[in-house]
Amino acid sequence: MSEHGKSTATDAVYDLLCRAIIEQSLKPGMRLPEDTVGEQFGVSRTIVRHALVRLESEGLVVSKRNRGAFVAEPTLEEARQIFEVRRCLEAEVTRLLVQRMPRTGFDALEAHVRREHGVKGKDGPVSIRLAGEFHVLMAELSGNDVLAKYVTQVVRRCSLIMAMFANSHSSDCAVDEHSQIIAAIRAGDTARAVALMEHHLGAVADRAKFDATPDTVEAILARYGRELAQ
Amino acid sequence: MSEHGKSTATDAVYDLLCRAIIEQSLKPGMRLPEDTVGEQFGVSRTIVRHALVRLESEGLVVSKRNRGAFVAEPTLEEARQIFEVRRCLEAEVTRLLVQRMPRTGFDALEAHVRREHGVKGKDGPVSIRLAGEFHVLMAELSGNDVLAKYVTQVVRRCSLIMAMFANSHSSDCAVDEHSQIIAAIRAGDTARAVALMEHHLGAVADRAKFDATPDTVEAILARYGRELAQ
DNA sequence: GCCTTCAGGATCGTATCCAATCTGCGCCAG
DNA sequence: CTGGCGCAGATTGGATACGATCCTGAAGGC
Repeated sequence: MSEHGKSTATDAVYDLLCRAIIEQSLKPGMRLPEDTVGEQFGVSRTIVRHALVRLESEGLVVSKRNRGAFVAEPTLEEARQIFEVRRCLEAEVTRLLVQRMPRTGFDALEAHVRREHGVKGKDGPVSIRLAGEFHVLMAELSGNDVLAKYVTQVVRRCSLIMAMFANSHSSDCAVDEHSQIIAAIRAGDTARAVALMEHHLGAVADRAKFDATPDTVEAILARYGRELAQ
Repeated sequence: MSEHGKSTATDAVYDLLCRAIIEQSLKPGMRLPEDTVGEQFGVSRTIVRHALVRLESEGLVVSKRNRGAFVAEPTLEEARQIFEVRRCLEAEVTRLLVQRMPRTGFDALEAHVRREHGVKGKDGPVSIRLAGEFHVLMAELSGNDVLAKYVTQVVRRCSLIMAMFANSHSSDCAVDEHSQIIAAIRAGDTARAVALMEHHLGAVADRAKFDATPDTVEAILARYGRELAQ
């Protein structure tokens, strides 16, 4: 690698793997051999290793000792926990935005909603990514970088969870709910804004869990079968 | 190296660096050259680098390109943000504990408070560590591992912040406030428990900021002077 | 005298190399 | 025919080697 000093190669590999996982190109449980990834991106295993360490620390991949790295397969319990944290964090974001939304904040949010509308009918990956980015954008507008970083991580893991459990991504984040949340924030109605956000996230979580209820034998075997297929 | 297969060497280095930073053996702004750390622990740069990546992703160190890694020096703004997130997360922990405190939870918490009392008058490092561990213990009792992990990270960064700004660590976490929080949780009084927790954290944060107000020239120079001394 | 510039050293970023470990398959005993 | 054992291949874990980049500091020109 090493063509332009823009950024380190590790970051590039990290970003690509991140996107690939979120967009479901890399499915949960899939193996990530270091040299395969490395030669695919034209970098050495060292780079891939570092990227995988970062991804693991964020919970997107798990690595078993001397076995290698795999795309994380959150259990339902983990999913529940992650959604619990997400609801907590995003409620805080909402509260903060009612207090102190930056000048151009509403414009940015509404522009994003329009983009979401634009790809509403289209395929899942872009839609799911945009839906996540809306929440990340909100977090960034809160002015709290730490909070935004955590929201980013949690949203990513939620995308992974949706990839595992939900089957109808097209309706993941109802864009209308996004608009309603914006409206409540603009109106300065904290209680309503937070309630809308929690309902919004609750709806997403319930949808995921609902689709997962088939925890019957065939569902489990199907998942293991998918892992078998590498 | 490589004598006991207990765990990976990376974890060991990570833990040691983590503790060293929290206990202020490694002071904010201090350089962490990979070679130095490596030969100090008897491991190669590879290991150190992985540990540093993890530490950086948790905000305990920052690394500048081709410059190396440094113990993080949170600004007051960052400190404010971190405390904001911490208040949010720990309020959620408190709420969860009122709902579902595990069987032996109160015993564990009270045992910890007793240990805190035991070292109350003693030196800072142990006291500050125990104070942090109390909050981590609460988070772990919440049964939400993701939440507990984030609380752990935030508490660590707060310890670092206290190390920078506060000068009287002995009274960081008033042990009595810990007891009061436990009592409120036991009584099932969510509102009071959350209020106590937020007040508790607010007090800690204010104390830190109050001590930091001398952002005059000499304070800044003192900090740089400390960095100069490596 | 001050600023610019360039050489030196130090440190990081990346690649390559060796050792340890796990997996998979075949072989043999029961 | 079944189940355990052992060897070979593959893959990771860790260490070392080399090139790139950046800071330091001193020498030279304005």
